[in-house]
Amino acid sequence: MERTDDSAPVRVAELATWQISRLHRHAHQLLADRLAAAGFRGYDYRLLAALEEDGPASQVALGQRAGLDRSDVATTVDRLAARGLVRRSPHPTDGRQKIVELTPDGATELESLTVVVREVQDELLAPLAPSDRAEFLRLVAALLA
Amino acid sequence: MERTDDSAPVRVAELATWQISRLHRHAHQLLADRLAAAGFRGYDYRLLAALEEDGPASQVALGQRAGLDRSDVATTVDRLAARGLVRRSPHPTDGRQKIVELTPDGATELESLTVVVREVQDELLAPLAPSDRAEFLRLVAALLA
DNA sequence: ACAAATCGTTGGTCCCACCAACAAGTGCTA
DNA sequence: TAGCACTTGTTGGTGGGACCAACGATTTGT
Repeated sequence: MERTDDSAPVRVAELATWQISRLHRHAHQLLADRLAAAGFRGYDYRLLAALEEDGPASQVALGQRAGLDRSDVATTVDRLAARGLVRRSPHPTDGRQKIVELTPDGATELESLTVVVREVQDELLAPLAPSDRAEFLRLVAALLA
Repeated sequence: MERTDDSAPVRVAELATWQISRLHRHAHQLLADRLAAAGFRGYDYRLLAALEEDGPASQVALGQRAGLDRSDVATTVDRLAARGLVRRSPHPTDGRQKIVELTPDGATELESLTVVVREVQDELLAPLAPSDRAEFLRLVAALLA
């Protein structure tokens, strides 16, 4: 299962940006592979999770919560609706908005995806002792502050 | 300078994969913006650095060192050659290979880019105390092991 | 009543990371 | 030595994630 080389010039290999990039590719591949096996991509999970968390919402609001551009919300909702995991209905008073909500099937699918996603976290963090995991997440959070 | 929302459902926000993804976007943006200001993208720096480090090489070998697909090497060398930062010459005995080498201009540009890239590292890691920086890089390396 | 803002949609862009196919050239081997 | 297998560079394509611009329809503010 040899993936990409991950080799780099010393000048590059030393860089924090490079190491972070490698880590991201690693993590992303773990996650994306598992999601893809279920026929999903990253946007799908984020959108489903946002829906479950805050309930029905307009697409703009949904994008806000899920961190997606509204154009990406549109196409993502399209795909999820085609699979019956989400339903789009007109807003009762505002003709511009369309309210998106999770269907029972969608909720079920989200739960099973969540299991998969949790497994990926464990797999990813497996090399670290529990205390190191917490430390790692603390440092990442600090870098993002 | 408010960039993307970076908001996410709790289910997603908790995930190590998500935090890593955010960190990557943050780091990538810092770096890509500075490189773009000089008219470069990530591939360019990696390729120039690989060239400087190991000297002239065929494009396949170059791709190996820089971690680029050979098709991406081809187009990247095209761009760099058009700017006179790199030179492509035929291999003396093997008619298939083209040997790529850094021009003096390319070496100069690489040095100035390296300064920029170093600054980005400092900016990125600024929120961390020196000991935390080392710890962070150690943990990242452990995750990639 | 009209201008301004909002919503969803379509159709782009960009970068990074890949893959497939092809012509030209080389090397092996039968 | 003739042929086949392989390598090299190139072209062109795919895909995901993250964006942006513009448009019609609708609503809101004045």
